[in-house]
Amino acid sequence: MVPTKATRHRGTDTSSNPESAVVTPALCPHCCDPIMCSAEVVMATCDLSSILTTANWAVYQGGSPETLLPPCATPGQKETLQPSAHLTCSPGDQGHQSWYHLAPQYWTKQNTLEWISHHVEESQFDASTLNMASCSMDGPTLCQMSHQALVSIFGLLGEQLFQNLLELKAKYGAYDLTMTCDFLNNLLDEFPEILNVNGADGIYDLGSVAEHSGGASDLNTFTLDKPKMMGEMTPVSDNGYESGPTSPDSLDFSNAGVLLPKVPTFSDSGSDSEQDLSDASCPRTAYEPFAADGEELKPCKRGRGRPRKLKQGSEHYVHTKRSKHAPRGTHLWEFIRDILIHPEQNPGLMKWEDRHQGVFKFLKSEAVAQLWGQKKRNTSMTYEKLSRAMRYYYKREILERVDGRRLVYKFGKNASGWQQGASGF
DNA sequence: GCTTTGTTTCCTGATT
DNA sequence: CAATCAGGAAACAAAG
Repeated sequence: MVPTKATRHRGTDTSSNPESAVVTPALCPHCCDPIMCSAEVVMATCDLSSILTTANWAVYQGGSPETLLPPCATPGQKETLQPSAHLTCSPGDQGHQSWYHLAPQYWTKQNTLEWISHHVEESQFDASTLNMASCSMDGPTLCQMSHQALVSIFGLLGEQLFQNLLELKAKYGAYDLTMTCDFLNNLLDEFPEILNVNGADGIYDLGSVAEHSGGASDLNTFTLDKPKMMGEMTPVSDNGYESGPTSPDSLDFSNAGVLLPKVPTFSDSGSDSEQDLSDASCPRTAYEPFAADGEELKPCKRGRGRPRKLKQGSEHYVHTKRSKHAPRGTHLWEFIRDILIHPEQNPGLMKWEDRHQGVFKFLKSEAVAQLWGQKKRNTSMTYEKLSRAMRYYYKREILERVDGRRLVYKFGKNASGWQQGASGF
């Protein structure tokens, strides 16, 4: 007699992993500084791993800055935690970009922290000696710092930071300026009328921007009214702008904080073709389950597996370079973990069943799936799909099965950072 | 350009 | 009966 799947696969309730490291966060001597913003206080009171966790959490806010703020951030602080609103053509510019994908001039505070953390780890520097309040600066501020200033703040690490900063400035400086000018030229070619906007409402002056050649760092001053720009460029579908600054990834409008109202949906964000893509690439459509000529609408059974994405040239092809996949380092299990260790961010979505054992439960499974989909800019994410991805973690021992309990999972030995104390929470 | 990785999508069938 | 679980299959895109 062949055992059922349930009997074959259930009953693996192993104990939690004892080898998981527990890191005690080093308190910052400035943690009680009343002047610091609350978000900075959080960062300042944690060690660098905590900073990374906090920074990673900020990444998850991509789609919904209103609902996923850091624990203590007020709406007015949002822009300090989000990617810059500046018009750039920085290489690989996306919604949240790692510091190494952006010119330092465009770094957010988060990028700066990630950069510092990278160097701390690389050089095995003792982070507990750092004044974390001083780490909280955005790219433009960082770029203005002298060698002496960096050394005075970071000590020996400051030397390394300064050298790397010089390299990064050199690497991105000319490129950014060229790219930005190219973009503006293309933009003006496509939308000559946009120049008429200049002066009409006083929002921006592309003419003068195009003529501006004061160096890459000066481009930081070209803060545009992004929703307007997006609105202007929304009709563009085929000219390549989608991978440029009009992309919701390159100009993450939803992350622009107080500068603009929230862009509530993916579909209204111009070239964000995710919504369109999900429609156009909808398997039901792509597979044409019904007769195209309408003579006899017979349902057609869909093949197994994921439908093949339509290639360029197909009438259903939607131009996009956008990936639905998370960048490496932002995995589903980490997303889940961070919901659990930041319950105040999304109360009621998930809960610990057994914190010590790493057992947790989905309270609002579809809501979590939607949140995950929001992060991945995938509006069609469901708990069913999410749970499939979760089940793949069993094999990799990132998760362990919990028998007979619906919506309950357990972190496995290859999951890290969920243990109490490991992330400073 | 190929391979690997981490999903995403859809499916069938079983269980709760 | 609906929701969920389990896992096969195929596709996709970033990264190596």
